[in-house]
Amino acid sequence: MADQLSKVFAALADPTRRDLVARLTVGDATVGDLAKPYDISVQAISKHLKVLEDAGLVTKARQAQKRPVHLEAQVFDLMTAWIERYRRQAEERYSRLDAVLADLNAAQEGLAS
Amino acid sequence: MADQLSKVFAALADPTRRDLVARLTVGDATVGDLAKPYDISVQAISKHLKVLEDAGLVTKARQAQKRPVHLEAQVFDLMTAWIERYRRQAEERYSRLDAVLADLNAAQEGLAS
DNA sequence: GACTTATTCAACCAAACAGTTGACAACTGG
DNA sequence: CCAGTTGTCAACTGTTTGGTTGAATAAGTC
Repeated sequence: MADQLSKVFAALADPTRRDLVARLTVGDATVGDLAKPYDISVQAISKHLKVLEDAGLVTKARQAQKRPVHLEAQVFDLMTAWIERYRRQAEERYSRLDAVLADLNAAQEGLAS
Repeated sequence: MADQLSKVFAALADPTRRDLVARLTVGDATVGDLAKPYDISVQAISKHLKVLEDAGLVTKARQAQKRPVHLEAQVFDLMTAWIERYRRQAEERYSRLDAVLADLNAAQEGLAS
């Protein structure tokens, strides 16, 4: 079984699932309501929601026959943390590189003058 | 062909590819160097790098027979933008909900006292 | 109890994916 | 020019994925 971070990225790799997440930021919705705009079957949407659920992006409550779907936005933090960690590291490296280049330039300036 | 955002998420859904990205934040590296730590074939790593390249996360230069791989960290911004957009929207909704609940509580307090 | 609504389970299919091995291309250095 | 190094292309394989249809479950309504 894959780790959660992999599942979250994989879940959001599908445009339909990203769209579902986008719509859930507006408010909770039932499986049926969520399925309406698409011309694929309700079962397909149900599967998509299961993927989002397994990734921890979404939870379902029960309310009569309906299962209102709710967005769990905290999981976004997992991704943001991963992205920011490596972005920062990469940027740091570029700053160091900039510093080195600046030094080189300064040294050459010194030679030239 | 899928849109870039889908490709970026899909690319990072694989732990090996996330690991490659992590190592590239430290500095550029050749395909061979990148392949060494894993016990899968060089060809498999080459394929992974192609996926990262198609997603725009990585570029390859040519330098003799070697192809130093370089991380393009700006692409992270695409993801961050998507995530932040919907996170913000979700959080906004929760604040509104909090306000409503606070009002309800206040009203009940009023009744109780 | 029978019917309707809402959702999921199960079996199936085609396409994509992650890996393999083997051959080939491109470039270097003796 | 030949031998070695570095990387990719091609064909094949097993598994995962996104969709389908049809049947099953669960709850509410008449």
